[in-house]
Amino acid sequence: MTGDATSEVLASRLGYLLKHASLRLTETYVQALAPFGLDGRELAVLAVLAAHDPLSQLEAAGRLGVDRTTMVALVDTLESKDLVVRRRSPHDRRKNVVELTPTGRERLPAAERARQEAESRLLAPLSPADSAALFRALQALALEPRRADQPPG
Amino acid sequence: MTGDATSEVLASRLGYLLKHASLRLTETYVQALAPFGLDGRELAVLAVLAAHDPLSQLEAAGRLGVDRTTMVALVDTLESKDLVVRRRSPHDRRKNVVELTPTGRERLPAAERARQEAESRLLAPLSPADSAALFRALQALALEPRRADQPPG
DNA sequence: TATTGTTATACTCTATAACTATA
DNA sequence: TATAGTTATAGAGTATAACAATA
Repeated sequence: MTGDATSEVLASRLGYLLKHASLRLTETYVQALAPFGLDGRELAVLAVLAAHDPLSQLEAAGRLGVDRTTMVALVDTLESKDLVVRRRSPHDRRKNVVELTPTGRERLPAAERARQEAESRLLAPLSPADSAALFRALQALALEPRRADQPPG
Repeated sequence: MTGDATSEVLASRLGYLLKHASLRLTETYVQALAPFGLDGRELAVLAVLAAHDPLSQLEAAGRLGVDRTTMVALVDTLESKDLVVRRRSPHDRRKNVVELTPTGRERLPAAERARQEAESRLLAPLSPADSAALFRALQALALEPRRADQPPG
């Protein structure tokens, strides 16, 4: 990102706004989570694992909406930081069960608080009503199942 | 993107929602703009050029929020599709003035309509109030100048 | 045969550094 | 010296294909 004189014709384009809002938030997460040695995606992985206790890599990937090959790299990173461990499932030895380490469990709550506070700072200029509407709208866009192609008309 | 059982702990994370809403929209653009031989970013470039008539590559890059090296590739692509032309500025021969070709000018309105309709379909499940709030909120997040680090307290 | 994890590989998007030409 | 455009290059992030172990 170089210039700052964003054109007015872009302010009404949903794609442009989503992309740049996303970039801005990623910056914010980097700053807020650096003290915890995490980025936003890694923290999301920890949160999902904490919430759904014993998850295989593939199950975690499904929850996170990432490919299983991406999940391998993600778990590699978190394991190298001693925040999660892989162990072979005794019930199905093809599966890796991924769990938080004590260190991971310890670090999670404070990192989540920092993330929450960073989001709140970023949303501070918005009215509470707009803030709530933003979440409702994004949930609809991001989480709703894809609709089939519209019939003409 | 593989699985679909998104975890509830992700539905309240602004970063996750923005990223995945952005991915969803990119998909939508691809479908809607394929008949015009464009993607969303390329259409945004055409729209900015049309709105601000004679722009140098660097000026256009500033408007679009992309690096000048990224702009080179973007203009290369559009020029190969005969949608824009570069010409050396007579006033400052270091600058490339980029303009729409007749073909580019012709194709722009229909492509913009298709984009607008695709966005409307995606936003259809939202109430008009939530839709308006979404744009207000995203404009605040994406376009507002960065604030300096907060003083403690 | 199908599934899980893994590796190798490639593709997209983007940025940094260095070069050319102009100012 | 500084600026505009370009090229080479490298780093994320992600996906596809192929393989090993297991079911």
